Amino acid sequence: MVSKRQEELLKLIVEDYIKTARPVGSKALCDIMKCSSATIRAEMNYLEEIGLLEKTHISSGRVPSEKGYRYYVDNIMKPKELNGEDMLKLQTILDNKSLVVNDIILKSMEIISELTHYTTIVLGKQSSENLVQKVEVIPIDKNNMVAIIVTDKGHVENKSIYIPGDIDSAEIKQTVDLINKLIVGTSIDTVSEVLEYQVKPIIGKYVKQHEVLYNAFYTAFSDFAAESVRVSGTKNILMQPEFNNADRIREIISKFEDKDIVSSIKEEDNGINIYIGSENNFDDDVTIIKTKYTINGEEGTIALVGPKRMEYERVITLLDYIKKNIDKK
Amino acid sequence: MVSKRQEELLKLIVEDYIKTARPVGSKALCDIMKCSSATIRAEMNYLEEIGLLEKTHISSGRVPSEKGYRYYVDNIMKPKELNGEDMLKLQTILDNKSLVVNDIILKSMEIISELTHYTTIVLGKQSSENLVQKVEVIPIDKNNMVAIIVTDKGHVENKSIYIPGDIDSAEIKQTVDLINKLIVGTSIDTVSEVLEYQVKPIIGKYVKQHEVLYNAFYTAFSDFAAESVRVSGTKNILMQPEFNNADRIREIISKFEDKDIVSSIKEEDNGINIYIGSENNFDDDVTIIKTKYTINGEEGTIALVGPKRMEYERVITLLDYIKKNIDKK
DNA sequence: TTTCAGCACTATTTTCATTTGAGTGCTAAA
DNA sequence: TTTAGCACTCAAATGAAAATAGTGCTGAAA
Repeated sequence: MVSKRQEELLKLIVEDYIKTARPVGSKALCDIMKCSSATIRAEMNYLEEIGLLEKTHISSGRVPSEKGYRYYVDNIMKPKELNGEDMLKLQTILDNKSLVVNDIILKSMEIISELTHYTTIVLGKQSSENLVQKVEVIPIDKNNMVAIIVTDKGHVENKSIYIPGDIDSAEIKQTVDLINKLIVGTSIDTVSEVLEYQVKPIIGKYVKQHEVLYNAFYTAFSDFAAESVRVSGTKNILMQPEFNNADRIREIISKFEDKDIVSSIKEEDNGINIYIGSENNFDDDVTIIKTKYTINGEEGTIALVGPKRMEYERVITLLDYIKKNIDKK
Repeated sequence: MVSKRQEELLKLIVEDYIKTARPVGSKALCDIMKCSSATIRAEMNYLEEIGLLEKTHISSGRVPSEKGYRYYVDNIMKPKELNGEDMLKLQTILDNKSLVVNDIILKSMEIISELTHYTTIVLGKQSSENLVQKVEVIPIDKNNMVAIIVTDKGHVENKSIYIPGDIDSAEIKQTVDLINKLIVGTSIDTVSEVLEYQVKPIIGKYVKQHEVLYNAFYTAFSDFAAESVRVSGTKNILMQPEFNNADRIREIISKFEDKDIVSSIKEEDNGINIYIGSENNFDDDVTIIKTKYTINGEEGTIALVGPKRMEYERVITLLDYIKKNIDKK
């Protein structure tokens, strides 16, 4: 069991360490705890025994362990009000009418990255909820055209098509009409099947250039499913003292530049979730706080990557604020 | 004046330093130069006097100075053939039919970044050569629609428009028709004027929602002019031994993350240009090799950022190869 | 005149020992 | 249960010494 006083002590140590990044010694807390350093040491000893604190070496001050942070996050920390300054900066982005939703998310996360000095990640993906609304082809010259696909949620994808030899515009029109007839109303991720089993056989018979046309539409539709990965403020997390050595920085940068690694931090859970150190699969020295968003048939994850001694209270408040604002839209 | 032998010596020193990143001592070159270290030292001394070599401290080996690299690049280095392996890797990207030109450039540069361990940058911009080919609006629901703009070069830009209150589809059609009539054939960078002085006055009179509509199109057109900035393989340049300290790495990363700084490495000259150390405005410790490309009415810059002891011969060959292949398309 | 062996010299890097400082654990008394 | 006091420990800073890798210069040989 953890007594009230021990909890208070843990809170002080965690918060002090978050601020200073230096192991916390017993003397430093005498004033606040209103007792001698020896007493504090005894309590620290206990907290270490049950795994909430650690020493960096035998005679050093204490540092929260992963379990310690976890305890802090689960039992001690209280949600805070968003501070006025942070709110103001975010609100100017969130209110900006001329930005697409997607850009609003991106910009907000950039701001958060600056405010907190952590790195932010936005993973976006067109969800299967998108239904094809309209397919269109616009001729450019005698060998080129642009295919445009619009979904019912207002997402647009386009693809240039190069047709060797002359384009037979009647055939193109025929194909597009067919696609419109068969595919409009289909969800984005079933399109490829419809395209292959219904469209392909028909145009295979009647359309000379069916090979090229089919491929163009096929890739245009698959681009819709593509995931977007945006990392911003990599430099910020590197300013943290825990990353004070060249090799460690290189490692972290490499991870941020690896699309597969970054994509894998996708969140499934709907709340705001915290993964401390080894709890995340990214890096044992960081904490990742993430949450899912769904808007306009597009779903994704926003995440903050910082040192384990993250300003948990503030960050959660910030992320929560953004999430609520996105969900409102 | 620089004698034949001195030039040979400079070449050896530059190339050795490029490979090892260690100051080159006189002994190391005896075998190749077929003379004693004392003789080499005398020559080195001369090369230092005329500013082509430097010492890192009084008793160290020699390192090429900026002027030394410049001399090497201008007078000594010979263009090389592309090596088979490099060519193969690039060719598979360049031949890939399913990629848009833009992606081909991006992918090629990613490959080059990996091959060379330098960082690559692609700056793209829609050029004013693009003429508006077609403007279209696709309705989504009663408050939303998507505006799509296509240029004669096949570039597409789209923008969601939210109209508070009910959309009067007749009015929208009227507006779009007007825009099509007045703007098709105009170049991208004169569009905003036409929009303001010709379109705005007319729709201001007849269209209820003219404010929102005008703004939507206005931003859609200005998005066309937006520059794209892509940096890839930041981690690669950080592996170079010259960036072996945390603060230096942070500085470099910060520069790569700063859009304004990166944009400013835009190239005007049509050839392949080399900016060594203080010759570039990016960072005194790096060399930037860049070249302009123009394709399909889109122009941009591709650039390689590496340490001053760059593998000049190889890099120039690689960049030249890419440039020729892009220009062919 | 050019080359070069030999030597004195020098700055960096590495190693090792010493000191300093911050903090701990334990104990015995309040 | 608390705490003053003390012995102890490790990391970090400081400093001295040795090892290393080079240089510049000189005077003799080619």
